[in-house]
Amino acid sequence: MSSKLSKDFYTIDAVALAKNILGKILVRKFEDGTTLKFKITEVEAYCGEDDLACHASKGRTKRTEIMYHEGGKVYVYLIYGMYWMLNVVSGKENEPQAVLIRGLENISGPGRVGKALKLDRSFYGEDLLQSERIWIEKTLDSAENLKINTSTRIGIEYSGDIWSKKPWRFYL
DNA sequence: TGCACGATCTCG
DNA sequence: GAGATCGTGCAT
Repeated sequence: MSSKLSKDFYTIDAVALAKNILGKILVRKFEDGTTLKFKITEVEAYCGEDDLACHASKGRTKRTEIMYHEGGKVYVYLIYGMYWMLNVVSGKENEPQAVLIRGLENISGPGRVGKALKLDRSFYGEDLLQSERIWIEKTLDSAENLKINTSTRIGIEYSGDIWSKKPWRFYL
């Protein structure tokens, strides 16, 4: 009875995916068999090399490599030496875009998301379409009664006014 | 080979 | 409002 989201869901551009992914269910299955499900409540879109707030603006490196892949992969990275950020790669191949999962139901703040999901380096490049430990499911009820709020992205002042003021943060 | 810094959180 | 804490990119 899997209702995993299909590949088509992820291969659109990051801003569209960010809005669509709100309200969906993030599923995490731990090694001991415990399964946790969280509704996704807050996301941000990072769009390509031109977006100075996006890590891909540095070009294709070992770190950003995964963003150049087709949508549906996981991009995780360590920030401030202690928090794992969870991102979902979006777009088509060679379109380095990703959606940062900033908040889940009852869990606010991207650092706490990574902690709750027990993320680590091994999740880099994980395939959301095939993984047995992390994936995203459709909601059962009619999804579109959601009120989506928009604002600017967090913590990226360094990228300058043009990019830091893009309304690419979405939350319920 | 070394160094400055960041898509954050918690505590005071 | 500062510190924790370390991988990454970029300058030597």
